[in-house]
Amino acid sequence: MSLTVENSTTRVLVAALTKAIVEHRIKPGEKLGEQKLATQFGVSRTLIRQALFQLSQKHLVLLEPAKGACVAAPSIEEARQVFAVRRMLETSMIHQFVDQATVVHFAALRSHVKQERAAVAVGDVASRTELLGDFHIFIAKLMGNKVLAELLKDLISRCSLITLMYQSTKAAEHSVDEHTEIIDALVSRNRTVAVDLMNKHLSHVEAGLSIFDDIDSAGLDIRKPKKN
Amino acid sequence: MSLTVENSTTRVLVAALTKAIVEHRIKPGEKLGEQKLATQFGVSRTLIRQALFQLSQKHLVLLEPAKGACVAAPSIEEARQVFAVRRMLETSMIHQFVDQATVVHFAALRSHVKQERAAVAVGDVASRTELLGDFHIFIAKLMGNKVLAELLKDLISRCSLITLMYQSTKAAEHSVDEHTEIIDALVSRNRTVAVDLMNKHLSHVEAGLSIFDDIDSAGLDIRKPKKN
DNA sequence: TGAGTTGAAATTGTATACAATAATTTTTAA
DNA sequence: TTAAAAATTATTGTATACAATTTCAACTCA
Repeated sequence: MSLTVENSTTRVLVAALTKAIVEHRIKPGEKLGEQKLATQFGVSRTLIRQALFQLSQKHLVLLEPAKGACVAAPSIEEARQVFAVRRMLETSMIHQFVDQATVVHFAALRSHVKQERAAVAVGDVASRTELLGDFHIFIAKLMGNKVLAELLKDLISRCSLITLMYQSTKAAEHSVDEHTEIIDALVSRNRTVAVDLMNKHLSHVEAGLSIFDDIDSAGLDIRKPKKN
Repeated sequence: MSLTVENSTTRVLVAALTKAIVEHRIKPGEKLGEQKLATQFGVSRTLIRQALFQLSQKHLVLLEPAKGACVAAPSIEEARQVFAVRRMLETSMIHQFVDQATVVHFAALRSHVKQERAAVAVGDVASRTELLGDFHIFIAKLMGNKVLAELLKDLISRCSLITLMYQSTKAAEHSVDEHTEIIDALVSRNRTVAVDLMNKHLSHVEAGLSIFDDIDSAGLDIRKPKKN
């Protein structure tokens, strides 16, 4: 089974590896030898190195000098810090968005949530995780702040590994419901409630991961994801 | 005049180029040919390419596919968005830090501000800009959130170009004073004042740049930095 | 047995060579 | 003289070759 690729740009490699990592086909902690990947993808090590570097910037792989790359195994502590930052950013974001949002925005957000619900129903874990994250990025974009949107994208992708590993379908469903509630609060221009809901929402997502606190501390957990 | 370097790792190249860009020895918009840099630094294009890619991640150079690299010319609009994000992050940060901070932290912060004042007095624009930024990163570190600290570092370095180009010594002095005021508010555990001061401080720094609003919109401004 | 050492194999780091693409200049025709 | 086209030059993209480092295993000696 060769993973040969039609358009051999680095971007394609990054996408392919991201997918493989995120779909858990390559496990956290696993070594990513350059030559091995190069032959698998049918490209030179040059491109693989570029891709691995980009993935390390996305915190999906750990790149140690003279040691090579391996799939990142983010600790719960790191996830907690990321969520702390997200709370800082996103509560402020909602706080401001309550005033800026228009009916067009509301429609777009509702349409997005509809997609989320469909993905959750189908049971496609990878795309549902993506869509659930996109909701937050979407709001940032609606606010017209590209820097914020990019940043949020990074933060969210950074924890996609953990989220994908440990988020149950039930938790995903809960997220969709909470997204809906947030939109409702926005529509009724209730700033206090909207901010509070976003805060709680992020806490819930984070709480769904904290279960594994003690076990996972080594940061190299190989267990299968929660049964969906 | 050769820019030969003793230890030819990518990190050194990034540092050297960052310094050159940030010190305005290479102007915004200027082309960065790979071969030219390679011979200048006495290394191969391979390393130069790596360095340029990393610099593009730091938003210090713009990397266009098949076109090459040039020094970034961040627009005021971009700077404004970065400052909006910083306000979101840093007001929350201070809000929380008021409770967590210890006397040890206060001492460390005061010591840092002392360094800032010295750098401003000496008139070293590059290192004063670095120190002024480090104040904010320092607080993030004191809070024990590495993710936040890293993020803030990126955001701050992202605008270092603009800051360096357009921040006057007077504005720098003002920043040092405001840092002091923020510490004072922290020491007296006055959360409202501390958050407000941080907010105002960021606004002041941003305002110092907005002067060039209309003129700079093209994003390829070649004017000399403000006289210091 | 087992800790330390040496040497071979594998892997990463760097340089160079070649291919593809963009920029520039020259040529040609209206 | 100008504009379009073609050829030339320069620059970026990719692959490969070589150097340096690490890893791992076999071996030595207490």
